[in-house]
Amino acid sequence: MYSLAKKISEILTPFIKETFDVSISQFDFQSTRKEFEGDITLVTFSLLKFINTNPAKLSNQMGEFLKTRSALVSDFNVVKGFLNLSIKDRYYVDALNLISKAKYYGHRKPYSNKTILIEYSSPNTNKPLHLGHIRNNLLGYSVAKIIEASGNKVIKTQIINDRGIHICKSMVAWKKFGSGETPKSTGLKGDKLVGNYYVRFDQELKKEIKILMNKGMSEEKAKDKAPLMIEAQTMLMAWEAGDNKVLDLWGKMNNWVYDGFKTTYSNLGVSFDSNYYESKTYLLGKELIDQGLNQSIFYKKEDGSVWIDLTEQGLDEKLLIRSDGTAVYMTQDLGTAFQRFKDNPTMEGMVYTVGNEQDYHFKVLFIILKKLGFSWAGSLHHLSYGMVDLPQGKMKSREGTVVDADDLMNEMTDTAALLSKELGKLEGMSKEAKKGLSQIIGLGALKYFILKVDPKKTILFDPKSSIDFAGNTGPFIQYTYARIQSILRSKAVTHENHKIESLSSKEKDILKQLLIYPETIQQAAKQYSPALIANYIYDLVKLFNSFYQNISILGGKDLDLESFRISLCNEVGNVIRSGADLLGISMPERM
RNA sequence: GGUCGCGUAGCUCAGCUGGAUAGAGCAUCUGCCUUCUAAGCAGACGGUCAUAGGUUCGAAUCCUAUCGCGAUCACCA
Repeated sequence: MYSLAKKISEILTPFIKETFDVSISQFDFQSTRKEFEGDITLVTFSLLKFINTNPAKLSNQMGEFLKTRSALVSDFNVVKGFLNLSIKDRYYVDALNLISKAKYYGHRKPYSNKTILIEYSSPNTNKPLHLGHIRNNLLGYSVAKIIEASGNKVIKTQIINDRGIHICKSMVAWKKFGSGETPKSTGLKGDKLVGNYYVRFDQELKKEIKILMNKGMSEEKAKDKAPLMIEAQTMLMAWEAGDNKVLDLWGKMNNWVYDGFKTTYSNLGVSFDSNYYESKTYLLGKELIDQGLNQSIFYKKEDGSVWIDLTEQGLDEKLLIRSDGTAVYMTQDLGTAFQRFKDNPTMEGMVYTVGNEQDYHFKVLFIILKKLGFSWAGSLHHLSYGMVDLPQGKMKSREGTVVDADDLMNEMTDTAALLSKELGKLEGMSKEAKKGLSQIIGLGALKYFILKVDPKKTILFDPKSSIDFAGNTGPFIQYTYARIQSILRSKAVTHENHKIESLSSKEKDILKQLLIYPETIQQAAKQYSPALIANYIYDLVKLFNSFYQNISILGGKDLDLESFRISLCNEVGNVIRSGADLLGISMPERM
């Protein structure tokens, strides 16, 4: 549609110049509403600022010109300031011919060395991934794909939170209560095993606190004095001092967790090109802080702590180094950003996929990097997303309402299997094929459900009603795709130029939709929004279904028409698959 | 309290940089499987776009205020 608007603009510009002696190159176009005749509408109200006439008259003049002088426009009608143009069917047929020849229609080839790093997931290593991570992972992965498809190189990465008091808690609990359990000995996934000890630590700690409080200690003091807490803190200090025994245990337990994560990521279908570990970067930021101190960007308080004053920007003062000289979250993020640009010299921008509870943090981080004078500090983006709430409210680990990522994926797969069986879709399939299909459908449902929502909005997720398989859902799209493949299996696709001259309105609607696809990808990349792609595919699928069911697609007596329709079918399939690929959703050949 | 985000049909969500009578799905109801997949299609019902002002030829969309919900304002990450 965009290129069509551009073409018409090009034709109109000289006409306006000649007729009214005014230079205008920007015209307002929109697609014509169904209740009016026409394909594309030029809104002429905005031209009135430049041309002093009545809008209907102006529209008629332009319409007449376009009809007589352009090969594109077959007819026009005017409603007030709306000039509705009917485009010749030939234009759409030619468009399909071009689309059929494009290898990756809609995807822009890498046109520069522009590399963008995108960070997502970034888990802690003391507990398994949950529903919140799923949204993060799906978003990050999809946005990476979309940015890539819009012509850039992308590096997918994560920062793994592998150090700190939380890990030590799991380690202490494992040592004290575990009797040497391993993932192998228990049959548990590594991240689950370590997560269990983290929970165990908390339970045992509560008991100790209760005992201390019964002895008359205040709650606050009891928390500090509880032997388990002291033990965890001692372990953290030993870790920082490089104690070999502690480091060994830390390495061992972290590796269990990484194995567990690997499985989860692989089931979810996401991947990373590189990893950063907090344990390796948390000290890096200090150099930058020293630099900033020299440049008087930061200042030191009497107790030795380092701060930045952002009151000019309407923000607060922010701590960068604790009085004991240790690094905080911000310090580490400064260092990591610096490190990443050092590691990837061609990198021009970075996208952080992190929940919207950290909006403030990233605002501050970006301002500091700018103040430090890095050239790349202007191309940083916080891909902020809303929470995933349950019907009871927020997920809370203390109340055990956290939805585990692995469990959820299994549930989705099971539901898909059950439903497919009920519908008789699995008959005659091998066991492996059944399992594979259920996974594709279950995961497709989950991914689409999450990605179709605007990233910045809170999602309401009801595990009980699970996820629908009808309507605006992943499986509906997969189903349509599978049907298209079924048609194509029985008919060969021809790539010859189609010569037909007239189209049904539904065929034309589908073609219009296909023409918007490249534009949609650009938009989605600009807005970091897979939701745009998701809703686009849904619209296309709906159009196709309606066409499919109400018009006999194939078996027409006109051979050229038949081959045109097969070709249309094929391209719809290609675009659906391509769009789904940008969302990380697999498409089944049959279902 | 300050800052940021959200508020569209009973429910879940679309609605791009302002454009014509506000769009889907679910739920409820009515039709459609001897034609390549009915996880589908066609239709009915359902809205003071939170509220009040403003900007303009024209506002769900932009501005201001108010209300409601959420996040955030740590020597936590």
